[in-house]
Amino acid sequence: MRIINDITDCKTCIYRKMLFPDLSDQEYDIINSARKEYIFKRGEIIRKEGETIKSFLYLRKGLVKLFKTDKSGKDQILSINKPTDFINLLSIFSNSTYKYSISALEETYVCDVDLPAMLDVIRMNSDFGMRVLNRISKISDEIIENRFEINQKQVKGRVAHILLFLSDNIYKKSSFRMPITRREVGELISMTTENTIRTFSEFKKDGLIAIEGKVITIEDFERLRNVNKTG
Amino acid sequence: MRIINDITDCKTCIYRKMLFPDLSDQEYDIINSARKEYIFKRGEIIRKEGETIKSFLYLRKGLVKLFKTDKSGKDQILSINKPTDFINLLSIFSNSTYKYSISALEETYVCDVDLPAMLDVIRMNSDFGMRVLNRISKISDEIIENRFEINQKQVKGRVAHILLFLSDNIYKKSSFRMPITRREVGELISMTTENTIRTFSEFKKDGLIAIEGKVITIEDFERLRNVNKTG
DNA sequence: CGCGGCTTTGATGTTCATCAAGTAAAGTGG
DNA sequence: CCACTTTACTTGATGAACATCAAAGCCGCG
Repeated sequence: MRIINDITDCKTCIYRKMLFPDLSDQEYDIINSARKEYIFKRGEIIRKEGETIKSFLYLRKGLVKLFKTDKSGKDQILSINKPTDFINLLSIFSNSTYKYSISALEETYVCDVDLPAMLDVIRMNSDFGMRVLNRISKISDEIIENRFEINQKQVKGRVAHILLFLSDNIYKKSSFRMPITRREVGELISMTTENTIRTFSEFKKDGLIAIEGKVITIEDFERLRNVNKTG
Repeated sequence: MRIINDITDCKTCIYRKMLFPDLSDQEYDIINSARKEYIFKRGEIIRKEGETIKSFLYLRKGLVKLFKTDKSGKDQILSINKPTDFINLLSIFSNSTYKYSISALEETYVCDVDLPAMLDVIRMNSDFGMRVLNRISKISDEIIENRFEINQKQVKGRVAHILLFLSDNIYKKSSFRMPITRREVGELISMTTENTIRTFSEFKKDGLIAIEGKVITIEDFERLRNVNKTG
């Protein structure tokens, strides 16, 4: 992890309109002066379960996973998040410490705004507050919705689900480099590494996907979507 | 369901201090005049998945379940909520329609405040907004945390988990009338009705609990907590 | 180049869902 | 209030889905 200085001012940041379209100059200044930028390498831990929450994190570029570790040391992945997500919104308003860890799945750029400054702006600008409220709701909803769906499926449906998630939501391509290991896929959809691999192999054998090293190509979307629905 | 008129004014409501300790008279008036009270009988649906969200619901008395129904018609229970919970906070800021249904597990009193009035007050009073933000986070966190825990356990641990949840969090007694059927217990912890019952019977046989009709008495907390941990 | 983590496949066993079938309890309508 | 219907509860038998264990090849990296 290292500090960078990519953006000189929030006012001119390309991500501005995503969440900050309606802030006054004064409000921008508050955020901008309480802001640091970090870059994390693939595999680095951005925040660890139990740490004190001191700032508001905005994912500018890259990909991260949110995960929890149980007593026996096994991880469970809650979600995979992409740019413009507020990656720590979940814990931020209800807890003083992180309830899960965040790590980078690829080179990741993060904007880090001191929490008190952020809270000041939320208090000053209620529309902005409402927008944050909206975002936080969406993120939780997605996690809950996702777990609901995963829960009803069996292994094939689960693997199809995650492949389609990566293809449709993250990469918007039929061919992509897997950002997570097979073990992590298992941790995301609550199954063992072995069964995850077996299912990948089966999909390959059946012509649903092609596998070349880390690169997955979805070859038959229709059948894969069908497995997602019925499996 | 019927309309009642238990509370004449929010200002004098006993629940006031729970979430509304810091509203001005004007703000109280806005909420109070946009407010209705309802009473729901055991089994009645309070809100149905897909309905438009028009109001803010406050659970004054009773017990409810939040649940989703899948394509095949099977329900999955997300959570059981008790008084002072804002039972529709989850969807309210991120969606225009309910993403889950809410039904009464016992006679339930609900305060229903028109959404626009609520949003006005949130905009007027940022401390109040922060309090709502905090609550919404907590509710989501609890659901996510809960699913995380349930996910790692097998049947015995899951049943122990829900029994301890009811005893510790809802009734605060070792003996209580089950507010949900065995099938619903299964829907809450992702297992079949048959296995839920089998596990109850086993706990009874092993002296962990006593069962008299709907009434469950936890007889050996220590061992039950141990099953919750290790199972 | 060797070590550790990732990937892969096979064999085995356990857990749990499903099916079946019957009893008990709780609503419902005449 | 009683016959009837429906829903809840219960137990057993069976098999499928999946976890676990084992063993070996692969890959990236210091």
